[in-house]
Amino acid sequence: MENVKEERDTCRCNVIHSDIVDKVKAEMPAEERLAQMAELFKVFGDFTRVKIICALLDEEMCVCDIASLLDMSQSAISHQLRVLRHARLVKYRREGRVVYYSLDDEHVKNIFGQSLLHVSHR
Amino acid sequence: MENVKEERDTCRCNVIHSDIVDKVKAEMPAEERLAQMAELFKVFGDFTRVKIICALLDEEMCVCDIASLLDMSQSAISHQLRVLRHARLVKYRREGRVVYYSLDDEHVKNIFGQSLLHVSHR
DNA sequence: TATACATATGAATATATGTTCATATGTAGG
DNA sequence: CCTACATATGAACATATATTCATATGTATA
Repeated sequence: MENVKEERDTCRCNVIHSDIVDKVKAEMPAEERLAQMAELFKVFGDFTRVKIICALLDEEMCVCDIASLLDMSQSAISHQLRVLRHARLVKYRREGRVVYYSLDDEHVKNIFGQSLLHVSHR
Repeated sequence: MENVKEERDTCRCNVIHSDIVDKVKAEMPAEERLAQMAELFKVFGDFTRVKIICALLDEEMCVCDIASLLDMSQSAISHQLRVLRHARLVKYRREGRVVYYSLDDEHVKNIFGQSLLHVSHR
């Protein structure tokens, strides 16, 4: 039968389909990859950062441009750009006093495209 | 010139490329869409939920299966499944006492595929 | 070198969120 | 009906995180 009693600390259910569990466990990506994916989505999962990324999909922009576009403080934008920088999603170049940011990733466009489709699709 | 002084509450910078800002503003998706995207990514942006979704990419599973797979409490899994339910990312069917969950979305596979590529790619 | 300006950053605060614990709900079987 | 079991849920707690405020850093220019 497929109902096998397993002794685990956390789950004392009797109805465990251990064959399914084992199969899925074998096919799942490595824990580290999954953790990295969660981190990536966490970076995407903020309204301000979504707007910044969408803006940078089209154009390179300086910090002030972005602050103006989103009607937010320079400080708030700068903090968020640091998050995006640390996630290596944006790159920047300095031109005098002005720092220009742009996207540094090939996959972001696809991911955001799919996501836009998703939220538009209902 | 492109340096135009704009009076805004939040940004008092002098170097605003207002042509760029206007262009990007015109091309950006609607605020509501961007907010929905952020919400979607927020749901994806948790290690536990990433693991649940990845598991359900392959197989339909009951709550207990998932708890066993992730070695977490039934309660924790149930709470997270509720989040996924409210985001309409999973559907469920009841069979006696057991509730089986599966993915309820076409785009998730693509988004997760791209993201896995992304994190594997460096 | 003194000032102005664009950006970065540390600390503080407020808010959001994930897990645990206890318990409720719903269903099958004796 | 009473028990067992799978799942759901509310409250509490701990932790993470986004913005603000004040200030530091770095660069150009008078």
